[in-house]
Amino acid sequence: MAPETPQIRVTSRMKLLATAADLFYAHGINATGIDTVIAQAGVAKGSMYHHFPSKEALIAAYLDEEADAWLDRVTELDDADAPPAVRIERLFLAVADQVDGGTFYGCPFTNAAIECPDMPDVQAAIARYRRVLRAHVKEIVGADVTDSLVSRLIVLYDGALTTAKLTRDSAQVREVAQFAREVAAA
Amino acid sequence: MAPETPQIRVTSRMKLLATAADLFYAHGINATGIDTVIAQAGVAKGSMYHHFPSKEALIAAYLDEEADAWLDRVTELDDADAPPAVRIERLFLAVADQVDGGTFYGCPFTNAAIECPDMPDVQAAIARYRRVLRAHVKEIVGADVTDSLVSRLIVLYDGALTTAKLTRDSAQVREVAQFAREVAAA
DNA sequence: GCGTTTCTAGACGGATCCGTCTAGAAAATA
DNA sequence: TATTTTCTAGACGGATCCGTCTAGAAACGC
Repeated sequence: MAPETPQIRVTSRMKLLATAADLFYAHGINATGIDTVIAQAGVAKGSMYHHFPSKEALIAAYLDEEADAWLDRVTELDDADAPPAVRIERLFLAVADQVDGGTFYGCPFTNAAIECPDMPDVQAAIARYRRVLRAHVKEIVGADVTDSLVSRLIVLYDGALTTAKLTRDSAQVREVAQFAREVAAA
Repeated sequence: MAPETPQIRVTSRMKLLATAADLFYAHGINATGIDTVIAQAGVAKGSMYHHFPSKEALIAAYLDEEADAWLDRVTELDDADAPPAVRIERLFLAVADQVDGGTFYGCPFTNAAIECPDMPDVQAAIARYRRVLRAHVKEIVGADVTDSLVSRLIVLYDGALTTAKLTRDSAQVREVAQFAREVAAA
């Protein structure tokens, strides 16, 4: 009946989401149990299942929030006045920076795609993110550019993420950024 | 004392590995329990733990076998007389074919890297495969070619696998194959 | 202060996980 | 055939998983 949820509930929900994000991303989704999430969040189990009907719902919400945070971050780092190739390069360099920061555990969305292949809500959240990612790249290179170039840049981005995950070597990621810059400039 | 293991043991071990490969790859490593593997393989649990001291050892052995099978397949598909760019393209097209065959569930090694981040033996098997992969690419483009090109092709390969996993659209994989061909030819 | 509503704390169930262990069958050797 | 060795069948333990449920505390309106 109230137009907005009471604040205490929002807090619980936010604590759950923030804790889930930390644990799911750093230790893996399947390796993180609901009991661990609620314990670290300091929230009752009943509340958890009040806000999220299942673990799958919590995962999907975590991914949606991760997608929002990602878009905010790359938008903040972006400089709309710079040439497209530079903007693309910067997108990749953000990954390298995260590797350097020691907080990179792979792309949350490809991780989830592999860890939760049988969760429709999770797959839907991944698909939503992929559309946002593609739209962002397309917006950088320009709406008049072929979809083929956008696809190639996304392939490079996925490859950069795999490189980052498997090597944790930011120098290699920066080489991919240079590669992407060349492709975007051509 | 015998120079070779009795055949019945080899059979059990092979059945375990073949079954593990099927289940781990199609349904995921964490989603597949040891009990399921031994039931489908028709092997006693004690035998399983005779051949493999732990699930981690079984996973690592599965990955090593997968790496051998992969190298055999791409070597068979390869034509050493063809130009490097064509050979590279064919490597990528093999992925597209597997997508078309409906038996592609992602790269077994990146899947394992995400599913088993805390298993040293598994990570070692992944690293072994990555070295073989890189050596194969380098052998195609020629030992005199820069490592930078090899790295770029591997990034493309990883990107193609992610595309294949998330879209299951072989047409997109074929576009990446074309992309890789151009990069290899330049 | 009182009654109503909402949330919390955590026990519990049923299932599954990995790995061990015992008991008995099968195979090998003589 | 008798003995020794090796493997199998599957029960079992302890831990963890997700989700439900009950009982009681806290917040709210009056």
